[in-house]
Amino acid sequence: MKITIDDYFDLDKIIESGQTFRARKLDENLYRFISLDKILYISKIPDNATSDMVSSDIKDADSSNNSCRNATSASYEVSCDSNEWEGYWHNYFDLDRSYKDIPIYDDFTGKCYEVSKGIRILRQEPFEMLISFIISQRKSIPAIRTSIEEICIRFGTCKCTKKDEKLYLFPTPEQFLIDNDRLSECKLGYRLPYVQDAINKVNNEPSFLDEGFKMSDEDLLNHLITIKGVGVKVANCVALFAYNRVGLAPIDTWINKIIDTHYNGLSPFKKYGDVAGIIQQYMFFYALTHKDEF
DNA sequence: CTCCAGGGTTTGC
DNA sequence: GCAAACCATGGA
Repeated sequence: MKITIDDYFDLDKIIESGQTFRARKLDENLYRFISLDKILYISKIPDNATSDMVSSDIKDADSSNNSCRNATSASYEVSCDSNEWEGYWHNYFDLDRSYKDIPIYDDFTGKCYEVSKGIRILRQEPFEMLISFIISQRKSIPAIRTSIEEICIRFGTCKCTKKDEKLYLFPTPEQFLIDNDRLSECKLGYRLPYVQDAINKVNNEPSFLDEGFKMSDEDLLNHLITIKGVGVKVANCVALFAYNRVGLAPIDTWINKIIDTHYNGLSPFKKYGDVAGIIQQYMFFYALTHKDEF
């Protein structure tokens, strides 16, 4: 099925932005996302094959110097049907929010925006985000991916598709209880008891994560921090990437470096108001792709 | 071999 | 209360 997205949307940046660890670029212009029991294959349809209006758009682009109206509109081929796209993935990619209109408050933010625009704040599954960001502490992004993959292989449901021989879903809380000892094979290091505590908490209190959707930002953070191994930073990541609390900005090592080098050691995120989390993600991606500057 | 990683908890003053 | 030490191990 073909869909059209009329906002900044960049699959490469989304996958490399450090908020999702299981999405993959399978081939040039073929991307795979997994969430709950859903698997999405998506690829961009080249601009010169989109519609009848293309020729006039090209004329506009040629004559008007980089300010063509449809610059952000693009079409994509997706593997799901219309119901699943509208009912699930549209919201997953946060497509009701206009990222074209994010206010830019200072020069460095503008610089990050230019590099990072196209990133979306995905609405991912809370349990997967909780476990993933507990694992993330003091680990590199490739190492996080490895641990999560080890977990999925051991505990998750196997889905066989045509494109992939075997693909494992992220396990449900109950699935972790089957053959629970194998959690120690997942390269978690000292985080093993933390992950175990989170699994136990969600199993003993099945509504624990759902309750978060009804809470204020502050209550949600305090709720998540009751889990051992979840501190302020991990709680902020879960709140941002699972509960879409875009006013919250997780402060990690890279953001701290930015605060030191560009903001005199004073966090600028309060002035970014209800889009602080999006700005934060733009800054994080900027830092990842410009490590030599820090 | 060495160094560091999208931090958090525990310990020592 | 607050800074410092400690944590386990994959990647590069």
